Amino acid sequence: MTERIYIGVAWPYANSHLHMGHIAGAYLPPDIFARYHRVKGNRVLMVTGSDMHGTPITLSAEKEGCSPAEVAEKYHRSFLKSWEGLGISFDLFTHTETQNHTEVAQDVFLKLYNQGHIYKENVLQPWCPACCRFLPDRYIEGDCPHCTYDGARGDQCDKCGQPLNPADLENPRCGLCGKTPEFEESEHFFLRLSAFQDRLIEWVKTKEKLWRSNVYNFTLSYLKNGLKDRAITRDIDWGIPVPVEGYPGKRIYVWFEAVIGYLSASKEWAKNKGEPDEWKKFWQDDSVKSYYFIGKDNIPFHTIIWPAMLLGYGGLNLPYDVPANEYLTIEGRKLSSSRNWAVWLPDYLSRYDPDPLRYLLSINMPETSDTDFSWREFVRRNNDELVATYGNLAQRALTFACRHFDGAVPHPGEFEEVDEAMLSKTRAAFDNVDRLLYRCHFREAIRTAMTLAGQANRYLEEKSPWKVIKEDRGRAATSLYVALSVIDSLKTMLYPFLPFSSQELHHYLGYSGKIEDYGWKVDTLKPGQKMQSPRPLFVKLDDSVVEQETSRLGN
RNA sequence: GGCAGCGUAGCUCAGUGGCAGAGCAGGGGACUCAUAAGCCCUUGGUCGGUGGUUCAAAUCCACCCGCUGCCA
Repeated sequence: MTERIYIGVAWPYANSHLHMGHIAGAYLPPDIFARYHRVKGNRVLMVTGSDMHGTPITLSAEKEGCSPAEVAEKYHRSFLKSWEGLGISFDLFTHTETQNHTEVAQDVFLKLYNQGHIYKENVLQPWCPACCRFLPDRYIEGDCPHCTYDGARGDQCDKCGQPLNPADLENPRCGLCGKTPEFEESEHFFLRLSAFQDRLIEWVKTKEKLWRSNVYNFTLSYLKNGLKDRAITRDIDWGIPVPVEGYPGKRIYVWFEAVIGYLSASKEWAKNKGEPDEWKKFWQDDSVKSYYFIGKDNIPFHTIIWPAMLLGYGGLNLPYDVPANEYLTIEGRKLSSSRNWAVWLPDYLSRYDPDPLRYLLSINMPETSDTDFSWREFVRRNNDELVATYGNLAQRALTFACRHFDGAVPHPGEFEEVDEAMLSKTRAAFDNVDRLLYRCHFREAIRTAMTLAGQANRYLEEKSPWKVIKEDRGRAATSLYVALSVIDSLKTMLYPFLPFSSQELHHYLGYSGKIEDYGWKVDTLKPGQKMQSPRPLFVKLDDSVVEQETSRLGN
């Protein structure tokens, strides 16, 4: 039965390039999931885009002496290149500076406002008389009241890690001009989150069996601690204007507006298709399953705030599952952009192929706990597993068949017990991978496929067609057919993880067209099918890569 | 200080009540279709510590030690 799957993906801040942590945490998993469903013939809509608003972007812009829009566009272009290079297959990757997003965000804001889910209240805000502007929390510096560090900011102290309010700072200074700010009253809009608490708890409890335990437990304890209403506007001029008369200097706060992007991007996708109502099939039909792929830092926005907004808005699907990932560490240490303790994707893609990275991040995915990325492990897994186990399996079987069977899939004779056993292991692995992918157990799924590749190598060793062919061409043909059939299935099972090499292998095996259109099929290799002479699927990496790449870190 | 997670072979990790596992690294061997790849055999562990529950604990409970993250 054909299913409809909506896949929302975390909105990357357009203020730096993408790094491995982003990919392992939020971008590779949904791509694997989307490819899996597409190859199975299901209807998938996977969207997200650059988050162009928010303080980090304004900060970078002022540092680089250009406009926030210029900074955001620069990194947006970088993202698009990265998706293409790594094969992250969004149906739409847009951004939050579109007319469409502004309209949709304002519509959601207004509807919630008109229904009483948003209200107004006065708060004290720091105001710089010299710059003539209200200052966001991060724009205020001062002395930390806890550790006396003199570079603490209005949201937290970077030295001792204490979270702060702007009013807590001693000797507060404007982060832009250094003058002393004043505190003035300002009227802001608040989302009445507290009103949704009971409905959310009830809803979340239905997810106990389905959600990953870290997501479920975190959300439930957050809810049980009590929800506080949150301000959803700011006194800044970069962002989406408040759609209510009389607030020209206010913008909708980024965490409220960005999640609306899930809806606005779906509408944009439908318009681009020329079927402007098509988004409704993914949002208003409650048989659709909506998945949101994010990093663990984003959990409350997707399991509490966005669902509350959707409940308030009405008529739209709530998240079905939110498979949040944990963090990736680099060479055993916490990732840090500012200290350049990170592996940047554009940098990686300029030197290496996409599939080896997709492989490592899949088989070592931080699904249930933090995992570590190291270049030694990258080179080892590439050489020992991709090249030696899987790539070499394909290479030895394909070249042998090409050389001795006239470049075509050999016609098998009668299967012996070992042959049947190999084929039945393949079908079992195929079903297991299917089930695991369906449940978003990516790491176990790819391990299952790789185990099968190992079994296929042992099978070939046992059958030794290169010996047998000297006396019994028929038996050699049978074992080679079986091996090729396993490889054919491996190609499909691994396609969601390794789309580039699977597509190549698809052609070597004699198919034309895209593997995605061919479908999720096992046991369908046709004897006599003309093959292409293969080239190695993966390149072996020299050990010196480890030293070279590790030395780039932290500079 | 509170909450959560982690601690298993030299390394990376799996295993959550039933004889301690995989891959890599180390040692030995047979083969040659394949990217000197693949295959077979093998060395290696008081499962962080102490107590408890149980016929049986790496697994459940309590406390402790160490590391990490989030929050105050």
